Amino acid sequence: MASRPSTTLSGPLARRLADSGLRATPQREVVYDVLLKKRDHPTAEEVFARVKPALAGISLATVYNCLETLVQCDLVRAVNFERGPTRYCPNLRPHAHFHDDATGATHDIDLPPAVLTKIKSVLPAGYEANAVEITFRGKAKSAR
Amino acid sequence: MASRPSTTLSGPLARRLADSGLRATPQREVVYDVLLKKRDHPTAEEVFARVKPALAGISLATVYNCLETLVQCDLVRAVNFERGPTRYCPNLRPHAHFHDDATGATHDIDLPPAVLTKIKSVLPAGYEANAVEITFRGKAKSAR
DNA sequence: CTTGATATTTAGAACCATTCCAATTGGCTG
DNA sequence: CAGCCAATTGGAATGGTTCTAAATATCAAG
Repeated sequence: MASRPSTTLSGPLARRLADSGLRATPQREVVYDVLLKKRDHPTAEEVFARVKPALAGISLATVYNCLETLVQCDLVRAVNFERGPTRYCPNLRPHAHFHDDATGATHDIDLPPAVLTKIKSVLPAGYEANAVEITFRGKAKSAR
Repeated sequence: MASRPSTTLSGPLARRLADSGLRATPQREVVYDVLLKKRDHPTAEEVFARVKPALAGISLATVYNCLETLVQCDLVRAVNFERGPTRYCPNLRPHAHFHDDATGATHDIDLPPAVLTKIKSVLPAGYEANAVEITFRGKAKSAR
């Protein structure tokens, strides 16, 4: 009995948006695609630049809007490091971030459940955490 | 052979500053005192407000300068939460922060060495961390 | 396919925390 | 007490982000 989804609602993005009563727009699709394509934790400005070729007329405000929407839908995570510009990350598994002082790059570090458990064990009774954020700062020797 | 420390150089603050070739000034002393006195992770503006009674003419720029100086000397730590204003914390032991969504308050959570070790164990070879930051977000039931 | 109701996008102004600037003030050394 | 450099100051400038009001796009119903 659900009314037939209109033509534009299709991909996983559209579904998620619809679940929140939001619409799938070209801007949202392209912003999300850009994040999936190059997972280097871009800033809003960087996303803006990457989106432009596909959607010449898009505005920076819209990029901010789309990013916030994606974060709300739990499709993307916002990452902050010391008052620098917010960066965006489509990796939804539990992970920490490693900020390379030398290059400014941000790397994902997977967090095994056991470690996550141990970390949460430091909370005294009465503290109920909805989320943990773990950030390393240091130098990463080149991958080789 | 060290030249006699001049009269104003005395407390632990003055010593630390001198170690870095910096001077002990009334502004720095008062800013540091304020941080020690009420350890509720105040912002620069809040420190500014608390310092004024003792040093009526102090400027906000100076508060920022003093705070940065104290951070450089490792007497104080700067704490960031999701692009909010930087907060300052004189607790130098390894600890995480718990950000209470309901009240906006920030609480220190001690980190036992064992947990710290476990956390660092997630880093793949080649990643050398100089610092880790751990932040919880959630609700803290009132202390009692 | 049109219409109306509602979301979304847009450009630009506004905002806020912070940093920068150039000038003044202060403290220590000689 | 002279000179030098550090520190402070007020105000302007910056950078990232959010707000605003108007234009536009989307969807559901008819």
